[in-house]
Amino acid sequence: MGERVEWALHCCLNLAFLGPDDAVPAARLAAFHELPTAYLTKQLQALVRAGIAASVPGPRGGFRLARSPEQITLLDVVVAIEGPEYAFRCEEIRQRGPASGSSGRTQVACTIDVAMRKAELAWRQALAAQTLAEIAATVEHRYPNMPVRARDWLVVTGS
Amino acid sequence: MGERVEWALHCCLNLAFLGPDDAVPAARLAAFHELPTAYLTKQLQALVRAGIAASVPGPRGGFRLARSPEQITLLDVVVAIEGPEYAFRCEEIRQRGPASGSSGRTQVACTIDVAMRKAELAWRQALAAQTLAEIAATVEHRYPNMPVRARDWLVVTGS
DNA sequence: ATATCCTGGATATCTACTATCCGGGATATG
DNA sequence: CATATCCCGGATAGTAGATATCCAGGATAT
Ligand code: SF4
Ligand code: SF4
Repeated sequence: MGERVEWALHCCLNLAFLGPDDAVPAARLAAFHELPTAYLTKQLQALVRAGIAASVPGPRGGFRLARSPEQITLLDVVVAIEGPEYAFRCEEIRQRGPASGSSGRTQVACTIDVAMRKAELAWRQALAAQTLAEIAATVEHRYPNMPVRARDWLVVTGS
Repeated sequence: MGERVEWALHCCLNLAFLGPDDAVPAARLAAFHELPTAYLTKQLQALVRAGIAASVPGPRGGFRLARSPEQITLLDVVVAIEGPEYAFRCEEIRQRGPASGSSGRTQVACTIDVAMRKAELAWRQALAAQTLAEIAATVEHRYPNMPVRARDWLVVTGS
């Protein structure tokens, strides 16, 4: 799948613990989990392009969630990072070789492709059914002091 | 996902059209869709190791299905080629960084990981619900002459 | 004016997938 | 037995995508 997704999910979750207007610099967000800052920034920018996060430049700037955690699903984050393409992509190998000219109409969607897409739709629906708010609530239930700890460490308390 | 899965599925489907005892050499199976013979052989060997296909050496040998198409699911083929690992693999990045020492017990399964696995289970179940026999029946319904054409081209009629 | 921070592109590295080749073993046929 | 056919497994390149880094430019709060 790609490690970037895990990074993005953790960042979104951490941002969800914060106030809606608290922006966190990418460097601090990366240091929280010892991730490479420059590369994590790319993923954060992808979240911004997808409308999940928002960036604010300048001092006391950084990243924050663009909408409430209740309106952010796991599918949103995964698609923002990995792209909207299906994992199983049909290369239409049936079009090649002796089988090609045999039966005329090869325009119809392939049976194997339909079957694989059906499974991927089930995956997507399961991802879309879970919101960031639900994840945050579960974590807070199991580790009650986790949100406040995250906030204390992430938010710039200077000035 | 990997193009190998598409190749393996097509090979299994073609073998399903044949008689249970008709073995097809890897070279012919590959030529049917203009695939690289040497590399396709690797995937066929993986199917054999998974117990999906069986190989018979010597003249008039080749590959055949190890059990009836009704007992072969799409998940069987996908797992045989891609392995049983989950697409989303947690690297436990929460263990690193300042958050590590904060809350003591990090032995419990992570909330994000559980959520992602729930979605992957839905994917696996959707794959396991579709058998090779159902796929073959659908294809035969839409292209009634496809099975006989495949058989005519694939089966070695020599001697 | 200055320090902070995001933005976008260029670049390098690394991994996994794709692809090929060859020697060895197994089997049917005559 | 001799031979042709075919599978098996390992070794080896080539390639595309993921991972990671760096820098010049632009925006904003103080
Ligand atoms: S049968 Fe399906 S997987 Fe095969 S070439 Fe056609 S669309 Fe692709
Ligand atoms: S919270 Fe989940 S995804 Fe993140 S490190 Fe823990 S198990 Fe992995």
